[in-house]
Amino acid sequence: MLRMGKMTDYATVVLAALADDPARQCAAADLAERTHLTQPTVSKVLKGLQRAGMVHSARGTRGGYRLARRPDEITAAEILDVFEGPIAITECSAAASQCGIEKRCRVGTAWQRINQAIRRELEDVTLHELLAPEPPTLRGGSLATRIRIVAARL
Amino acid sequence: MLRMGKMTDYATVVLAALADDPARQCAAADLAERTHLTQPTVSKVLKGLQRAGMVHSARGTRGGYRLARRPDEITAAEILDVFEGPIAITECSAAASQCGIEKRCRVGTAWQRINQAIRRELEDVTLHELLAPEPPTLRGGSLATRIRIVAARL
DNA sequence: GCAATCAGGACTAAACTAGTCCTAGTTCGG
DNA sequence: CCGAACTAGGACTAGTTTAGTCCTGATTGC
Repeated sequence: MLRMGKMTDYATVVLAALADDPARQCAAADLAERTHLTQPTVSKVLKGLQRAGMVHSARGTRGGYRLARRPDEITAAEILDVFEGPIAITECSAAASQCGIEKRCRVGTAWQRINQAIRRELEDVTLHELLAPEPPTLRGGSLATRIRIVAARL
Repeated sequence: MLRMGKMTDYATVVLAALADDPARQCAAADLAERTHLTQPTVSKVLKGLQRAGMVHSARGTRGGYRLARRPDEITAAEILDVFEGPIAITECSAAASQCGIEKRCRVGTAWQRINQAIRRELEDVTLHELLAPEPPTLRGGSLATRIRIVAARL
């Protein structure tokens, strides 16, 4: 119902592969093999992540990529930002809109609120949690408390 | 960061116009004028909404559209479903994916969880609330309690 | 110097979206 | 029963976006 580009999807997969051993320097070709994605695609994703400062890169024979931060310091929101941009859920929710009718803008602010709520939630989910093998993190109360949409602001 | 098509945006605007007087039968041309959208576009939106059962239509001279339910019985999630379809945040989160690598699927389920959380939230916001003139509903505790992401399930 | 590797960007093909328009069917009023 | 006012459905087009590939240049290690 809400869409996310494939690039973002790939990004999480690649980051996941990097997170397996955060210290190790991984070449794009290596990551491509491990993720079952094509090499050019992986490279493209990594370039984007590098520009966004989410991975560090090294050139040369023994070069490659590694995470710039620990997996629990990278949020889902950040990953989305890299390839989706700061695009809001509706156009109108970005800047002050020029639309004439005031009803429209009433609706606009409502979407903005929803948008912010979603964003806050995404900011509270880390790469580390995304990788949780299965429901251990789910059953526990930790995530439950973390995923508390800041309802007060809403 | 997450995108929603314009059609969905239009849909909320049109529904908002209809919600102004739920009993009244409104012609597409009338709604077009009130929403400042073009008539063909409004028609297209209304046809979609009609097929989805969100509005009732009547043909003929005094025909037009009206809401099928009360504004507080229509959720944001429903509105999204009409034009965005049941498309999930990632492709993989729809059905059992055929992707080989298991890491990928671990990530996939994580997105699914986020997706469901978002969906639950949207299901708890009604058209009536979307139309709230301004923050009266926001300050009060009502929405705050309503917008409680079902953290337990997460 | 050579091989491995990243950086950046150009380019293409495909998919999707928005928007328009046309034709057919339905209802009301005279 | 005829004509006007509507909706229903779908075909069609133009524009935008996305995914994916490829090429050329820069950097590093051996």
